[in-house]
Amino acid sequence: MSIYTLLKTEGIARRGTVTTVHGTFQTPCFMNVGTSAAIKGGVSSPELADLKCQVELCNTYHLHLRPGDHVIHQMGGLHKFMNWKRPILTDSGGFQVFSLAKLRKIKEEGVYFQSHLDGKRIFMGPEESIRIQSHLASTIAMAFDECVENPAPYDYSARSCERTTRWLIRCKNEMQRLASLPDTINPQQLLFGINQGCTFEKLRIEHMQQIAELDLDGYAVGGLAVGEPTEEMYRILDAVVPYMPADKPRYLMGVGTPSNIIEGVARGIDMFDCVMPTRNARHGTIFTWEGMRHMKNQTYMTDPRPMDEQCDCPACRNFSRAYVRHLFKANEMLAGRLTVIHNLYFYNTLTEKIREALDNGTFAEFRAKYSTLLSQKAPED
RNA sequence: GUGGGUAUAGCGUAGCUGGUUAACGCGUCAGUUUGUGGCACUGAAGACCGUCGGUUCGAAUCCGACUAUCCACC
Repeated sequence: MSIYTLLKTEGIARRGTVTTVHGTFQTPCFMNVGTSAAIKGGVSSPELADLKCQVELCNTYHLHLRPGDHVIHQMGGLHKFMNWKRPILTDSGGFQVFSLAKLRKIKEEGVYFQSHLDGKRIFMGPEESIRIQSHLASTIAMAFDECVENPAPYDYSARSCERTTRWLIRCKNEMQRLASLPDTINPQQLLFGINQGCTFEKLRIEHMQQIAELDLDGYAVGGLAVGEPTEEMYRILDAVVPYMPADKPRYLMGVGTPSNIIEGVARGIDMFDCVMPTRNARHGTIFTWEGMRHMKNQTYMTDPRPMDEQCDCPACRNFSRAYVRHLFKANEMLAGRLTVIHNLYFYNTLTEKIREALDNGTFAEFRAKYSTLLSQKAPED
């Protein structure tokens, strides 16, 4: 039985829901990234709920290294640990192994690498990743995949895809084995498979067809937004999404800008996640309904208006641009906290408005109005 | 009043045994950020080196006077 319910479509874009043991969330959905079981910038779980966050994302690799998945298992799982009752998706660690671990060796059994924290030698394969995620007891576990760098040769990409498929089967088997064990916190943990294939449409489609046969709970497109031009990412989505099971949620990993999200929805994607709203916020850039703003700019020194005049997030309701700019200049931690609060609220509101547009059959207008505007610099007046 | 020190970008400083485009931090401005090691990274603008004069082929650099400022002493 599928966890996905399709409510409405407009062209290829889909409006739906995903039902889990931790509640139902509405799609299209943006998942808020809390890598180490915390939103960077200092936003706690109860506050996150107030920012319209539906799903929080945590990371297998980081939590395995610190504090250790056994600690979180002992503490009753991630939901109890960070006091978040809604769905949690855990990334498998596949991406981190390839993006930040040193001296990695990829073998059939898995990946040998060194911890970025202390250089300790670590092995992670499909079974290890699933076991860790089972300890974390997230709502949705991601398969352990190889995220091939871009650009990559066709032959390597093809062999990597085949290995990722074999790893996926092992992930599924391990998940089934763990579900029957008595100390498994969430026996109904869901498993999403990840499509790879670099920028080769043929590989992407073949790989998608193979993993679709495994009848997983959902499917993700990985390995995009890793340096390729945006148009290339859209081209791959156009090619591969038609081969993603229509009765399962579709997740575009690590994407992206507000514009990327609107364009992803237009291409049939249901779920997104990205560090951009939080990372940019910490660096002083905010997203608004007029475009992006650099809050450190002197132009805001005596600007009494809220960061975004069309926003009713807790930061915009209470504080001026002048105050936020001052906090950045004074290196106060409240600066990053307020901009993170705003940006997450903005992203969650963006996907909410996308859902409303789909409900009303006005998504095409919404896309035309905002797709380019939101990723541009806001006009100053 | 006497003795001594210091005067270099908006601010704080380096350079001062004389030698082509005067360096650095903060600040300012612009850009970057896409399954988060990093409140980060990349770059740009901005000073005729207190004023006047002297020595020299050549002075931020040596000498003198003046002005400002700081310290100590009376």
